[in-house]
Amino acid sequence: MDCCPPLHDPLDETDAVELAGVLKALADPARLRLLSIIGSADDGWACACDLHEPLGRSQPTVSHHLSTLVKAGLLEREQRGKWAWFRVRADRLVAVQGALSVVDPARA
Amino acid sequence: MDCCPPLHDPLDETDAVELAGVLKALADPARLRLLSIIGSADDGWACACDLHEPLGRSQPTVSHHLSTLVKAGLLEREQRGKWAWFRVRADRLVAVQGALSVVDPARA
DNA sequence: CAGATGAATCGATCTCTGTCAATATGTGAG
DNA sequence: CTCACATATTGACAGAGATCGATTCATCTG
Repeated sequence: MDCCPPLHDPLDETDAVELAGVLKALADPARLRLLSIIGSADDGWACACDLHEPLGRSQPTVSHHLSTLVKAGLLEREQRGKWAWFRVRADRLVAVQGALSVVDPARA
Repeated sequence: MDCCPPLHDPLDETDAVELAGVLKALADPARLRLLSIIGSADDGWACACDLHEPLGRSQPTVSHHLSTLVKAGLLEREQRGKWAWFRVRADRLVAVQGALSVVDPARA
């Protein structure tokens, strides 16, 4: 009861849900590898047709993960003819990094 | 088929699973708020007894989340008498931030 | 227009996870 | 030793999500 001083709560439930949403999109091995592969493409853009094979997942599964990443704002999608191309939204990843710093206020 | 140049894959499945594990621990509103509350304590340590109420979750639920965070290496636990105290592992959060930079190689 | 091909959607299944009520475990006080 | 209290564990349940096969949609080519 009186074991410790009161704490303040700088991250409210709404902000927490929003941040958790982006982190959920990141918290999957297939999606991390997609970001990794796309992010290491020469000009930053990667074609969906080159993503199924290195991931070892089916085409619908990869499509689903790509859609999840786009919805989370972590990927940008562009249609070129009959191929879909994707690019990593670096600014969004930086924002996530910053949000984690908020959780941890320079208390290294 | 020949629509685009081959890509290399710098993040293998094993590393991806490991990173995803830590991110999964972060990707929950209740746990983010726990980190936030604990991280903003004056001396960095917070007592479990002060965490149930501001979270609006039951005691077992909070205990479960704390255990998840400890298991992921994001929290440190210390027993003081009959109270459990927790501290944020800032180094681990910094490591996560760094891992996200790997995924996104300074392509801002 | 017809055929071929890349990608998204649908439907089904299986697993994982967040939550709580009830109970168990552990720790200090008397 | 016994009681009270703080925390952890268990069991149950609902909802979310990862995956794939089959299908549908879109776009290019001839």
